[in-house]
Amino acid sequence: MKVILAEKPSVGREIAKVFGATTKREGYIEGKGYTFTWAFGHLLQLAAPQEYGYYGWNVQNLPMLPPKFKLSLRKVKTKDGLVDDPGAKKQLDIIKTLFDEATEIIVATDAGREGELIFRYIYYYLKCKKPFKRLWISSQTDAAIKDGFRNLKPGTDYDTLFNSAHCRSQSDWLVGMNATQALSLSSGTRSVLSLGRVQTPTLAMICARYLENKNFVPETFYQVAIQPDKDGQLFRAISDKSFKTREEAQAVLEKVEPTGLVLSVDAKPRKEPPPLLHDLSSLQQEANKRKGFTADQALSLLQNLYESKLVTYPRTGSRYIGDDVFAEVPNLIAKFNNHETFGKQANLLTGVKLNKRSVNAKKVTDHHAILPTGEMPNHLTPDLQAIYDMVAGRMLEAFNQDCIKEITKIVIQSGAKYVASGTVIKTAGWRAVFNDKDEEKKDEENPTLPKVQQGENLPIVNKALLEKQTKPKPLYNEASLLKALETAGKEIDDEELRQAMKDSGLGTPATRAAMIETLLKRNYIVREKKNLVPTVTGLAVYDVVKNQQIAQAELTGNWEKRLEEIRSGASVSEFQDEIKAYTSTITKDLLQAGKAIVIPKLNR
DNA sequence: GCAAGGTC
Repeated sequence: MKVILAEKPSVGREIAKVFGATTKREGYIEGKGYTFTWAFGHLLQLAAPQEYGYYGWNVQNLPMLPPKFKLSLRKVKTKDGLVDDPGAKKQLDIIKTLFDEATEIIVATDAGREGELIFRYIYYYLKCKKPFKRLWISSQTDAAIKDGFRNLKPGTDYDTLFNSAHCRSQSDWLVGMNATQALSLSSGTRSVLSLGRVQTPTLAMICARYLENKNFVPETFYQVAIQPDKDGQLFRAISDKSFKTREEAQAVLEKVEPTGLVLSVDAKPRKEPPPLLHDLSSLQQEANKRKGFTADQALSLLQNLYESKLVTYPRTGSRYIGDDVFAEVPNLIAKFNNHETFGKQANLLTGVKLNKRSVNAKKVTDHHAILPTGEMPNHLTPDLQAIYDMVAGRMLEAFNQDCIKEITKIVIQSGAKYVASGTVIKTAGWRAVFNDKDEEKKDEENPTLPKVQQGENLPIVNKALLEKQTKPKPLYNEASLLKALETAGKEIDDEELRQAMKDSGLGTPATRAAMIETLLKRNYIVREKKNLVPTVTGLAVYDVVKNQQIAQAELTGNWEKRLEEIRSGASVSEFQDEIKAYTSTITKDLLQAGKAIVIPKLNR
């Protein structure tokens, strides 16, 4: 009997369905000579320090460098502390029984580093010796699954991928556990001051932005505005220069003449392509902006929709789909033809050529972008409905036509030069789906500008001196933080470039929401309205570690580079030795530095 | 009491 092990039940069931296996058992499905079972993500993890004999939190133990790492069952928190996760235990027992009976194992965990680790940890923990082959697919359509089974790879092809995964896991343990204990112990506060490769750079970003914002000294500057009149239609134009002093601006204001000469009129159409389909992060950002949901809330609502089979797999980092999934999109759109809010747009997309911006098989990683499944929901709670509509609406946007705008710029001479700019949407295209206002800066803009000709003289009916102030970068909120994490704090607005940066981002789509919650739980940050603001504890920790490598996003980038080299065959022990050396150094540093930490009893 | 990774 061959046993197929998937990363999660949904995939196990999907594969079983393709094979036509229908006999449902507890924790697996049988049929056609195969058994289909699954994990629930990581069932096993690196064992806690006490399992290597490092009891309590003790400076004597530091740095903790276990000669050989052990695996232990996933834990859950209860009132009695951490205990084995009963669900994980039960499923692992089922997998053990099936592996014992198996002639061959087919590894169908997600096609990526962590998917490989999920399987190998199980395999080695159970001391299994059965031969295994690897299924490597990036979408779960029938065709992709069948094709994948015709092209099963030898299990050993992925040994180096496992090595890189195992290194990632061990390195995070070594640095995180040791740094956390070192700082907590030396601070003498008896509280947990956690540090880690992902959480500490994230905390640093929040603190740095907060301090930058708080210490920002606004500068006042002045502009002059005029209001020309074109056949009764007034519009506003602003001086093309800004002035440091009121006097300079006042002089310009006084030179405004009774009429203004139109020097140039520049009207050009601009195509605005539809947004890409949602991945988890972009959906969390939108949910935060539109509804004020936290990253954690958005994820759990989405998980609920996924378990109700209403949307595809949510923890994806890809905003693209492959051609196989695209082939199903017209049918999917047609399901919304009679939909109350989306019906009109769905009908408009029927039978027309769809925009293929979100179609690119090469950019589909472990999972494709989030789509509705085509299963129609009824009686969703308002929150679930809101998230569902964001997924369904985004599908209608993503395959829609470009939005065509006309951007007009009028330059007028009246003493000095003045500029009026306006944007008019000529063809709404994808923007018709939600009928949203353009988020781009619109404060200076006129919604519509009258038709004027170059060389025309227009009466100036009003003029004014404007006093303005420069503004600091805003504090992070969950949406802007999630966006910043994807590119490790570097600000990149170009959507395509951002996609390319994802491999060196901080954390993964699946873990970011939990990481923000960790920072809140540690009392490092608090939510103030929508903003994420550091506490005095957070700032004190930041102050101690800000110049350490562990607080730099680049640490992840450096590790990723090394891990990728390991995946292509480079030495494992060399990297491990470096990590151990770094662990010793940072532990020693923090045992000293932590003494300087000052955390008042009364926290903000 | 602690990391980051995955998932129900």
